[in-house]
Amino acid sequence: MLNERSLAASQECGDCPIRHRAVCARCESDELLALEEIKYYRKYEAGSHVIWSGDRMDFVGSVVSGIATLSQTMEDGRTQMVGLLLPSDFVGRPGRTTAAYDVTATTDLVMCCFRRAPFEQMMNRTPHIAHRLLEMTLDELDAAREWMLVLGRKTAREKIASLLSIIARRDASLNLRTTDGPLVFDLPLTREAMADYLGLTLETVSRQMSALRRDGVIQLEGKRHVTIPDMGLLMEEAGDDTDGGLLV
Amino acid sequence: MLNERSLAASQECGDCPIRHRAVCARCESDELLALEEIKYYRKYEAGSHVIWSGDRMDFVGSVVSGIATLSQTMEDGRTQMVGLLLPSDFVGRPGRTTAAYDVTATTDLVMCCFRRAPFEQMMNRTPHIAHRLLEMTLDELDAAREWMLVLGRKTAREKIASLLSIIARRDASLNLRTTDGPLVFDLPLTREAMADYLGLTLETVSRQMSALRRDGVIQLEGKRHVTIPDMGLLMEEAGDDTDGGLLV
DNA sequence: GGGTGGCCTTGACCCAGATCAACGTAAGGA
DNA sequence: TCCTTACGTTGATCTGGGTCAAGGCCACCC
Repeated sequence: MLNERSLAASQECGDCPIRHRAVCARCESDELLALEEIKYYRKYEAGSHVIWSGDRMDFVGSVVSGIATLSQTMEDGRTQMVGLLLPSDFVGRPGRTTAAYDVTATTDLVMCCFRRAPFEQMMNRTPHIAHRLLEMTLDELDAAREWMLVLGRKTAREKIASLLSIIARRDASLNLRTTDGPLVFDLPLTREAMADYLGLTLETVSRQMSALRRDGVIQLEGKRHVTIPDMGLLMEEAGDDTDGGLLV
Repeated sequence: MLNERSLAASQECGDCPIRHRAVCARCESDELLALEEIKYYRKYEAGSHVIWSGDRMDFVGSVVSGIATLSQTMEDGRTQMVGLLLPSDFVGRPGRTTAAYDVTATTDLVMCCFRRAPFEQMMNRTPHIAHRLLEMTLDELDAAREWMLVLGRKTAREKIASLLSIIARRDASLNLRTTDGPLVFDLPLTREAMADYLGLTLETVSRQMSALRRDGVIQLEGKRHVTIPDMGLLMEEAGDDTDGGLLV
């Protein structure tokens, strides 16, 4: 968890950990100064809700550290996660006053927020921001479409393998590791959250995790600590091309 | 089908049928003139492929008339449609040289194409284009996420009802009809294409269409001509909030 | 210590939708 | 005219994953 000191220390854009990947990645130093005028940090505890679908939303922002989920719920309670927000990901939509999804912190979370109106004005004046936001949105659209294939056509086992490989790759890219050799990471999601992401029940998630462990595709220490001995094997289980490089 | 004459007639952006909704919607007349310099029309026959995933793609463009699908295929042949392209929708991604999806014309199709490099340069000079593209991409991202809920959590019957309601609403908005009173339209998709969109088999699609007809939710003349006597009822079958207005 | 609650696993059973198969209907085309 | 081919419907049967239920593990608190 970030303490007050490290929170204060990251107030300067210059040494912000997501400086090179977030919506501000292309900004010049004068543009960063302008952004610093309208930005503020905000912390959320693990399990708390950042915003509810339908609520008025008068800020947008970037995830600085921690993980959040984006999800939709039907009246009868069925829920589907539609996005996983990792550090540098953007939350909110310029021009929209109402949240379209539930945003929940699954770990302790720090967000770099901008009040919506000033941010929109700044976006109109600053092509570097608008351009980077377009690029990030196109990437998210690709990710959403890749996920549609997972949801629509993959088996439970393939779904689990797909999720694990995505988390493993994102983790590796965030920590600048390569994908050859064993990968080790902690699952940031409960079995229930995994089920919500995959369109499964938590029981099926649990069963398939056990099956992948039994078959040597993954190793588990406790419930969350995962080792992938052979990334190629995992990708095969996911039904993906094995040629996959380091997708960022 | 467009004949040569109507194709020629739509060469002028001024009276283009998608003028107010496409990527050029915000352009001033001088910007349109610049676009006309680099644009060209292209026709595809129903059933033909506009581009294959992985192919080099040196144009981007807008659907002028007709309908195309965006889909992904796994090695073993399972396919999932990830987008439905209607008139005014944009195809291709600036900055990307290789197609990420298969694009197929399901009806006769006319596209307004731009060579990629000049379009990208123009986008960098013309905030009106970049801004409109961002807006359209954000809309597509919302649509993709709404579809993730359909794929992950809805029953076969709800999936069919969801697809019908989306097509009915888009058709109504394109032809400027209201959603009260019965809606009538022609399905632009085969049962197999519907199955690919919904993550079902074509047999299940056929059975559920028959069931919805039996239960009076829809009326069918032939296999493609659909009448929705009560849009509210259809939305209820889709599992959506019934408050739904005219979503564009 | 023992209780409590969150998270996870495993088993038994069931059902929605997949699979396999047969048949219908309509539009070409020779 | 009949043959072929694409598209759609319907029936019979099978099965992957859902549902219901019991119990384990562990952290935390009284």
